Amino acid sequence: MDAPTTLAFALMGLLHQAPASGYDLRKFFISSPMKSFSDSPGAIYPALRRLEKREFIRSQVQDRAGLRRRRLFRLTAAGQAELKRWAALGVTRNDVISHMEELTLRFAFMDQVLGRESSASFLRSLVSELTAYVPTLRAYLDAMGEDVPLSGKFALESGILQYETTLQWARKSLAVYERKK
Amino acid sequence: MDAPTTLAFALMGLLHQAPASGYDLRKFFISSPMKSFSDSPGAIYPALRRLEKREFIRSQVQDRAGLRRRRLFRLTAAGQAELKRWAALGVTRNDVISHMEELTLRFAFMDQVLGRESSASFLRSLVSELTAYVPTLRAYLDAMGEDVPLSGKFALESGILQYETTLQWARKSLAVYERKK
DNA sequence: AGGTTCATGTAACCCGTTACATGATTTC
DNA sequence: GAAATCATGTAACGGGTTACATGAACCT
Repeated sequence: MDAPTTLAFALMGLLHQAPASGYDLRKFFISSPMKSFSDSPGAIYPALRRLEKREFIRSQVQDRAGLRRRRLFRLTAAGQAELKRWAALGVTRNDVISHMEELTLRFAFMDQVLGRESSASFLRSLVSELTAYVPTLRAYLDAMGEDVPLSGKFALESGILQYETTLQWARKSLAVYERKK
Repeated sequence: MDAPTTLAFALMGLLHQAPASGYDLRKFFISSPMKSFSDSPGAIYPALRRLEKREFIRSQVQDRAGLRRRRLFRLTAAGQAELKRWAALGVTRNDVISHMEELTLRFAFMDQVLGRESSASFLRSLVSELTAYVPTLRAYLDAMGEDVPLSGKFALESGILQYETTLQWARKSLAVYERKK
């Protein structure tokens, strides 16, 4: 049985905060900066059903007087455990290269799911991974020959700048966590 | 007939620069910062065959004396046209929200595929789209209540900072293009 | 009566991931 | 002769995208 998808974890993370219907969840995605995780019913409803089949969430139909009936989902204990397992995963090089969005999502829920100490240590891992990775990108950029077109170099530079921004952000945020302790 | 995938355009963009085998392309992905577009043969070889079926690329088997035989791919005229069509697409809000990586890829090839003036006008579009979008994110962050956990706010802030970095990068790069004119 | 929002789905299609498979050639 | 690299594939699986479909309730 392989792990749920990023979208599924996004759903579980939201259900961890409060029970909700598929429609609620979709509305939240659309109206929030989490739109990038899909706003389409063809993704959300099947994902919810899969999660229910695996008993990470449970649902009950609500017949509210005068209102439309809707199916309300809530996270189960098993779902919470799965969410914790996911949130506690380490920060790998591969995550940084190919799954930065998922890392950010994990972090977004971390305070609630695992507590602030975990968030701080997540940031420490991220800082150390980025500190190691960014120079290799810089080296690659510096090694690019004259034949590489300007837009190619600029494109790489934009990626590097984004990583450097993330690194600075992580250090600053970490400092906030450490001050609060 | 729908458009090729991002990976397919990455392959076409590389083939635009020089003919190459599947193995070459894969090696390049692995050894360059473009690793995020997939490094797996199970994605690359089928993608190449699909492109060939649509006649965007053409291949011939090379029997090199003493060396292993390999299949060399090159871009066709139709492929170049398709690459140009893709590169010339506008910058939409949705691109900025959900397909930033593809935008960067388009830009990376743009100097060669469409010329520097196109790169400059791409950057202008990007600047205008980001200038409009970033404040809505800021507003969302500012409107977040006390109940939202710290890591949630920080996560959003990291996204905003990345967009702001990209905006500054775009402005600076645009200035370089305009100085060169 | 008609349009909009609420609310939940289904089905076809495509493609990326993962894992496996094969054989030739170079290297030690 | 064994291991690593070159080089190209195939097959199962899962899930996201797009588009379509349905019906209730609310608003005007």
